[in-house]
Amino acid sequence: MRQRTVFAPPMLGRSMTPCFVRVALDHPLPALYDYRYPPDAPAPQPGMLVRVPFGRRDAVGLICEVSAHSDVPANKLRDVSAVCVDLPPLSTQWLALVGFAADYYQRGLGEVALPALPQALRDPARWPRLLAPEERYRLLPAGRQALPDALPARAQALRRLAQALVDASELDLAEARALHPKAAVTLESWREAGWVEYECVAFGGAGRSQAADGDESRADRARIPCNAVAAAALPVLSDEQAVAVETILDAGGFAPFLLHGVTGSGKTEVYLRALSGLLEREPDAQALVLVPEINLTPQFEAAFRTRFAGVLPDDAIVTLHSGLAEGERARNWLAAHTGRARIVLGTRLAVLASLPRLAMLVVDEEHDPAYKQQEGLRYSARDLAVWRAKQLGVPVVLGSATPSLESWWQAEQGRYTRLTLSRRAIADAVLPAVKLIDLEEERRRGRASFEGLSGPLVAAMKARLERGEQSLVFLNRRGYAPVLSCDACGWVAGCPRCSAYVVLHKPERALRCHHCGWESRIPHSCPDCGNVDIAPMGRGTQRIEEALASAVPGARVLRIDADSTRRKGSAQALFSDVHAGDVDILVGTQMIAKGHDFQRVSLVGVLNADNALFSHDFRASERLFAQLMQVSGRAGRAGLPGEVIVQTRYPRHAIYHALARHDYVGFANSQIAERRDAHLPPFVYQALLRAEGRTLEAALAFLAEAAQALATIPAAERVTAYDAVPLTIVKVMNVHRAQLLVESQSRGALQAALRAWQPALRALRGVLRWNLEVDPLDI
DNA sequence: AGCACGCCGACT
DNA sequence: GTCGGCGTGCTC
Repeated sequence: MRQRTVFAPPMLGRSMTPCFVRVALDHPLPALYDYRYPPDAPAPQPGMLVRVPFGRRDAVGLICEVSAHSDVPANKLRDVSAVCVDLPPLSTQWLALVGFAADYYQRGLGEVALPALPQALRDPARWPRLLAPEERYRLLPAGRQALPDALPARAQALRRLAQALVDASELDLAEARALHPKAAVTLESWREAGWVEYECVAFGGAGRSQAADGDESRADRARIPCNAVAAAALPVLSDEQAVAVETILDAGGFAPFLLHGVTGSGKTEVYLRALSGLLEREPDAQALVLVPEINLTPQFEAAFRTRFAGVLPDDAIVTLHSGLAEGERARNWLAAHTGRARIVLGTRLAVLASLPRLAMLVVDEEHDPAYKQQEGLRYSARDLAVWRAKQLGVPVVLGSATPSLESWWQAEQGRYTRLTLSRRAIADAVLPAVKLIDLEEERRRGRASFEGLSGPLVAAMKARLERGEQSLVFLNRRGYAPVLSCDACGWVAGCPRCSAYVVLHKPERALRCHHCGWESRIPHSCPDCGNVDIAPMGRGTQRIEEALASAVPGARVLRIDADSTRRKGSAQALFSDVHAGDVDILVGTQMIAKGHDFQRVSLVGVLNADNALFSHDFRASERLFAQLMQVSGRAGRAGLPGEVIVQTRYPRHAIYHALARHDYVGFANSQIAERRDAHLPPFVYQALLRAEGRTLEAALAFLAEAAQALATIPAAERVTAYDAVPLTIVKVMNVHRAQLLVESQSRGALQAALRAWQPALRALRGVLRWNLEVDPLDI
């Protein structure tokens, strides 16, 4: 029965207990706002959405508290104008999660909570249609699932799937039963969940178009094969994988795990087994699986759907990421919120999803900087995932071949349990041999090189081409050349709006600023002196793509970077060309380094990685090492012997030595020692105040005032503020940027100081935009 | 953040 | 005489 969503203003002349709600609004001020709650509306509850008048407009708010009193003067109070009753209220646990995030990252509660909801919930006009009638019914009896209406289509699909599984293995039914002793248990949970009938329809077999409800013996007989075949087809776990799965499943309460596994060691299989073990034990449980970027969701989704095909209904696995159309995102969010979605797979924004029965979290590639949101609320999805696990008292698995030093240090201290996968999962697959090419020596000895591709690398690619194997060339710089300059007068093409050079893009015949998107035609001569000998300097992926065509004749070269995948879905299409074997050499940026399991890649070439060695950013070497390990891991995954060739001017640098020995542990421990000596994270906690002004002076002056204000705050005693400095790219879009670093040995002291600082910052005069980032990654 | 109000320059 | 520039102030 559809309930009324919008109700009339409160009836006058009736005396009832007054009722007030404190509401969070998407608004930068940290305060909650009080409203009168109409007495004839459904009972108010924290976690309900309401429509309220706010200033001259209407806004959607989230009820955070319900009270019989309000301190706001009666003449200021206004009435709640509508309540969303179709949506089950957000749980107090979810409210606590966004409350924590708002507190920790120094934002208003509403600024965190409301943007975390899908657009459909933030539009009162759409409230009455949020959930289909059967969905509402599904919610009523303590989470027990009602049967979906659309049985026939689903039944057909399941039937085809089951038949395919049985055909493929030619398993006898009795044999199947013997193979899978757990079938009876699984059947029990299926029956409880109310799925017995359509499983019967699905597995009724030839000659029986439909099994009757409650025909248990037939359901029994019919169901076992699918499960058994699925079980028989599972990969065999290595000892290390088995220990990891068992340890995760044996954990009680809050249990953070650092799953440290070399590339190709089968971390995904550990996730899958842990999740299936969890779902077997707790049929109602939900799990959240985070991946660092959208590109990785399709392959994960496919793996999860295949694995859980006979165990979970199709719609029990959903994805949540910014690439989804708004409607689908709302549907998937609601599936998570109602409990129908059992496995939610998503990027960082999914960490704020409402998951009422969340029982396990997985963060794949936990070291990836993409987990840190870089605008608005600058949260770390990995850190919030750990917080959620702690709040709920459930396990969280952080997986990586190169854990962040923060997580590694937690494991070293025994706060996280370390699980190690030291060997590749496929028989015979060993870690690739790493060869360092000394570019200086190549040059000194006058050895041939081709447009930045050294002789040995070209030779190795030619050998792969002859053997029908694939090569991958990694260069973390897109475009054709990073600089266009004039030999005669020294002119360099720069962005008129940013303090940065513009990048030459040859296919687009344009100069493009990678910071603001400004574009112009490529000049034919130097705008300063008229010289026509202006030349591109340095190399990007486009130039390497061009060079490869002539350096390795006959090779089919494909480039994958942000430019070649700009159109929606094109990344997926390009990657499938690689998997299909239609490509001999793949060249690209870090996009090609992540996650993809290229079966026929046996060579990885790394160009021009040296820049990061001399960065002023103390995290640069950690990031470089992770990237190199990750891209190296693309080689030789399926049993082909893999080789990695790194071109460098500094072959004796410790980072390359560690890479050549695949020695993450040695690298991490030396970095940890350096960080400890230098008082850097994870041994100190940091926050950055950034200011943007029309001039650099204005930005710096604001930060100086801010620092002064901080110095007068008693709570800031144990906090150090450094001098304000301009950002490396000081001007972007004609805005000048500077930042002020504050840090403390104590997370609590830093938090207290930041909280006390906020009002002073808000009170500072000036037409300046500023923001505060807690636990910044880029300094 | 919106969205007002408010007090100073070039125009139908 | 107005249209509109964006400074500053408030939103239960």
